[in-house]
Amino acid sequence: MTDLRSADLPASTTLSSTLVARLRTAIMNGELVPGAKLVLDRMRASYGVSLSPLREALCRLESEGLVEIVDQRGYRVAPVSRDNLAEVIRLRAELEGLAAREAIAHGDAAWEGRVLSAHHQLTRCQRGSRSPGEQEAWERAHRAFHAELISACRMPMLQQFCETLHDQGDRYRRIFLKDHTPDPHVPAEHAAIAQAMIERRAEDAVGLLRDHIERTGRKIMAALCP
Amino acid sequence: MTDLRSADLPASTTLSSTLVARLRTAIMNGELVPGAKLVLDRMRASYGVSLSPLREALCRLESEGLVEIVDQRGYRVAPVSRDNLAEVIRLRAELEGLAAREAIAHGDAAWEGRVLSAHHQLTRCQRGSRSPGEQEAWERAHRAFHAELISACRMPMLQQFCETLHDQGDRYRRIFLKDHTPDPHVPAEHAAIAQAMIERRAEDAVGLLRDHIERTGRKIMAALCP
DNA sequence: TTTTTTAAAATCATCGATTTATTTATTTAC
DNA sequence: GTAAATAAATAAATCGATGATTTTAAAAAA
Repeated sequence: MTDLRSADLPASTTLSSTLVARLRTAIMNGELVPGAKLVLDRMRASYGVSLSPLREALCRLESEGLVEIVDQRGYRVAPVSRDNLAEVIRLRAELEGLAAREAIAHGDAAWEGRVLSAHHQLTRCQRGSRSPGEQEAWERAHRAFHAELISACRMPMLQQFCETLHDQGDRYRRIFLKDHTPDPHVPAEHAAIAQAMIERRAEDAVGLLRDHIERTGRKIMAALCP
Repeated sequence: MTDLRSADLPASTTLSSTLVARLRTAIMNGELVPGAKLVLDRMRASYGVSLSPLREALCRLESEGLVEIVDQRGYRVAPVSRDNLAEVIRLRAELEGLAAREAIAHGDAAWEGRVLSAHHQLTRCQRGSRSPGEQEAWERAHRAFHAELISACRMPMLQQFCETLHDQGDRYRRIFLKDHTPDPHVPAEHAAIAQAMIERRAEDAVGLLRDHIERTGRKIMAALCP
């Protein structure tokens, strides 16, 4: 899956890939609201592209669970629901836990360094959304941090699953916690997780990670439900 | 994700979806060999379709992990490797185990009935590939059986993950165990798993399922490696 | 011989137009 | 008044052609 977020080479960028990035951002931020119908002709006009790259982009976003496609009946932004959020949280806790355990088992000193670095960069970002730019920088650093934690697990498919689940959860957070003040516990949780990972305290790390995922998940759930 | 394998309504079938089914079968059977380049123009000719549905089909197959896409550089059948097989087996064991546990917790009598029925139908299929048709019938029943075991887990994304992983593993089996005699232990394992699931013996069921997945996985690994 | 440059061929990406299917609106029968 | 049938409008699916990029093959330079 091509991913413009990972800061790899700008590379030869295809129109579809650019679109994937733009649409993903729009969906994750709730600008394209959950459940909204995505009429191809209208999008073609508003994004100034033809149908082919648009279809391709939407197809890729379907595999990330951000878009739903029904044959001959079109596209819509993936809807949100209590059940879906619950599953995302549950699966994230399980799969990131598994991945973290493997990363601790296989990670080397370079990995420790990357975790440390990613955590440091995260602490340098301001969470309280001053400017949208700063908020976006925090989101990027946050994503990178969580990805780095499991980057040494040697299970690329599992990493992919985790990334997908993380994105899904993030969408809920961005939509339903949009104007909440930043959770004050989060920075300490991140620090504790990073610390435990680097010190190879597997049980601690997995426990802390699970708690972090489940606690933040419950906050979103509380905002979503009633 | 549209799926022609589930025997739902023939429905209004789009060309892309038909192609997905055809290509998936071809890839899973090894007719399209792992790593092979999929040149659009050539495929367009041999399948008698235009580029649009072809691209779309390949895009969908990428999300199933059966095709690899690189921007501006084309499509290829997903390669196989020892590491990938190991990850597929490991993840299948973990995720199907989790799903089975949930299914046992949530399943009702109707689910028990479906499991029983799926298992019965599986026993009615001949494994020793007499005709390709009979072999294909067994494959279908086998897939349906494993899907039914976890159908009550109330976690659609997890079910999707499991289906993808099952397909991936099946491809290895079909390719590398093509001319092996059917594994004689498998029918008893299936029976034991179904029995334990229905009787709600969670630990037994998950253990048996894991063993089944890992044991058959090792057989494939042995054929793949040296 | 090996490497670099250049040119040609192959192949992918994108477009605009056409065909097909679905949805909505309208009519007709009961 | 409701329900089935039909017609019009909307939107998706597909096609064939055109424009970019990459790969290859060949030629030139080191």
